Amino acid sequence: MNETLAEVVVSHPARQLDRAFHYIIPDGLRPRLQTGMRVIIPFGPGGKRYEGFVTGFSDDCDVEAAKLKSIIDVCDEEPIITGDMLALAFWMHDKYYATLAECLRCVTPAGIQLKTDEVVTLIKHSYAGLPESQKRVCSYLRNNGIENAALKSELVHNFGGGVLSVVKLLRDKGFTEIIHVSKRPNLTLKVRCARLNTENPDLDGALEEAASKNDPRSRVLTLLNDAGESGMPVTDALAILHVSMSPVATLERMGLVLTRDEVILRNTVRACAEKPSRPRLTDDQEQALNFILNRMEEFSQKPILLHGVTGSGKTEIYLRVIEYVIRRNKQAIMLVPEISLTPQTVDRFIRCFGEQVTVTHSRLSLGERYDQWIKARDGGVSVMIGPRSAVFAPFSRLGVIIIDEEHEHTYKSEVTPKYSAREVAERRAEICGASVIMGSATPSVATYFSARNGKTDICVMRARVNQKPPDVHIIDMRAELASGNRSIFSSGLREALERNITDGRQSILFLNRRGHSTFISCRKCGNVLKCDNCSVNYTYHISSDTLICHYCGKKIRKPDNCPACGSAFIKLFGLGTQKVEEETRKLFPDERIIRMDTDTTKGKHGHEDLLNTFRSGGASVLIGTQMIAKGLDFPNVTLVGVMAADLSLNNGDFRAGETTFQLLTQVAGRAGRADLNGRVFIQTYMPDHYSVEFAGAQDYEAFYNHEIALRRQLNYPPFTHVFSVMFVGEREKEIIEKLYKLLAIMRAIDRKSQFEPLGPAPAQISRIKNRFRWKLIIKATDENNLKNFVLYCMDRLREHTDIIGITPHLTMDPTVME
DNA sequence: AGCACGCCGACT
DNA sequence: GTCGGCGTGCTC
Repeated sequence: MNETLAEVVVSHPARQLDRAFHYIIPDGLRPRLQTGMRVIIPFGPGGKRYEGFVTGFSDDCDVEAAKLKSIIDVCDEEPIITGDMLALAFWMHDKYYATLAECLRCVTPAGIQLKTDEVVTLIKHSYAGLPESQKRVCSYLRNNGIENAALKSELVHNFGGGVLSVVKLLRDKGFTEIIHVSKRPNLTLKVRCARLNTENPDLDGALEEAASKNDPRSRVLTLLNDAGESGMPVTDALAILHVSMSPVATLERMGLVLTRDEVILRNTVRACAEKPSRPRLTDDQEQALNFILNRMEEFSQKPILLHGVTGSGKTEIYLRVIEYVIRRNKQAIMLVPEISLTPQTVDRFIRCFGEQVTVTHSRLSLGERYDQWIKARDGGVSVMIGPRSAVFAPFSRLGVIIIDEEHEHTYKSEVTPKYSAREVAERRAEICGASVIMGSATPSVATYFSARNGKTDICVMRARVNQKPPDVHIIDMRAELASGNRSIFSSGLREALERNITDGRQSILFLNRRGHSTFISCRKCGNVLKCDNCSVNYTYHISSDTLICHYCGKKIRKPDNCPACGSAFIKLFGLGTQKVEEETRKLFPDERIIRMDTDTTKGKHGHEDLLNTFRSGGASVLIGTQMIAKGLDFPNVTLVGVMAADLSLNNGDFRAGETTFQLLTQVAGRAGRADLNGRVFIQTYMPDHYSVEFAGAQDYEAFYNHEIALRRQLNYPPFTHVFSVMFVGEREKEIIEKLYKLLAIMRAIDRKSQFEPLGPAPAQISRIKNRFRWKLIIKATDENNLKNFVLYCMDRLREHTDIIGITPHLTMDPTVME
């Protein structure tokens, strides 16, 4: 092929630049340049340098030849994005309305982005006649060392943003010269390594002599002999032998040892020699595994849902599937909701696969994450464990993507591109012929619906390995009030807690506050006011003393009496972990109590420290939010108390029933995982709510049947699609105004009322860091029509008016409340 | 998003 | 005539 032009996507966030630009390939770079490599290109009138991604090649283009610029340099020795991942990025671009540059960034390791700057050099030395502002910059450059130069970023730092126009002026008038520079961040770690100099004829003799001696120099020689040809880092050798640098230096002087700096791929997994004992599979597990492996043999393109109750041994299935994949010389991605909350699961993988597995997560440094990325790309490992971003691990022989706790909201990205790791996994598997396995005890309604419709294969594990189901008590807090108990503890929970403490067992008190919003409820009858249009409860806004529906924006005055029973006990529902801690301490002043929430888990190992203390018996009660509901295993915990199921039942979202059921089922699973019987107390003002009832009975099917009927009746997903258009910005009035404009455009275009725009309404979290968040919700049956409709309306809006200072967030079917 | 161009008014 | 202000339109 004789392609002369490269198609380059400029790494620039502007929507107007969201396409490939053509660049001339200089002869010198031609042999090296491939699709998927990064390049440095000049872009824009000033010739400013940018990083770009080569997405293809072509012979010609529509632009006149004189306008074409040349690529300055290539950044990578081999493509950083393979063909598969490029296809994935383009798919994301289409699916999630993010720019190509953002999507390409997503499939590359974090932190590799080029840093660009400009060197401003003073070339005229008589500048006395210039205006004051220009004179000041010139003097600064003059006094800035012998180069008479400074980086533009340095000038901005010292003079403020206003200096940019001054710099431009000085350049136009020929006082300064500007050179564009770019720098690659250094993510690789180089370490001094030592090895034996095998070419030295004296070496054999020295080794022989060293073998019988125990002085530092001999021990270094013996150790390096064991390390073999590749040698080992000097610091490691010193640490192992407890010797100083001097014997190594002496040996080097003698020519017996060579040292040099070598690139090290950092380890994020601490080695663990002991292999776990592998349990024999139960019948359920055997069947599930056979089902999955059969599907994989058939190269079935359908994802597989592994629906196994808590404690049914899903992790063991994952291990076996990965073993199978590795035997086939393929690779596996293991997605977990959050590494720090699932240390035990991760440990099991590490023990099982040793050096073939690595872990990545956001708490690692950029360099550490980069090294894990390289290991995956170059085949240094076969298994990558990580949170949602690990779905982009650059394996070239991917065999399976496993998604543990499939229903977890953490699989949805909260920043652009707002992708769902589940959807990306399915698409990626489709592109490269891998399988997707999703596991959960409480599958998301969407996934289970897809399984019921045959779009997803399903296998079920009903039996618990070596464990009894917990004994669940649902406590009616209305009755507690009626009998005069105004404490946050029902008498049942208080007594159980007392007994558990006397028996020397541990207890967990759980407060499900996720997405918690303030709501008004009646303590006498449990009634919570709901919006007639949307069937979600109103959120209370204290500043205006009103109730607002966060879907359609409807606003009503707060009633003084409960509309259902007339009681005056209708008031703000509020309960925090601190309050629970206080009350618990009052009841049990002598007990050690640990509270775990975002306030108490700051710091790098915040979670782990607290959890380890609790696990080792350092406290008898653990109080926490959903953080503690995840895959943790505390053998001595026999009591779980859910302080107020209402908190998540009334979070103002149509998925409240789903999240509550999942949460309650998960927490209930925390009790009595070992040989001890577990007891669970769920306190609520809505004991008859189906989510509470079915969670109490640990009956997923019954819950699902109820929930899906409701969704059908109320026209919510999965029967329709809900599109959220959220505008975020500092000027609230303007945001609302523009949303009204968008709404008007939608109504004008949608004459047949196919779509149902609702709002504007404040977002669930209506203000973050002084930026206001309002949204429109649009419902429709056809996903593609809906997407095209919204994107078309957004374009019309941008034509009519500018939305500078407002960041739009477009999301199809958000699973997380926004 | 930058950045240039272009047109305008204010000031030497 | 020169400088700065900000509306408009392009970036291979």
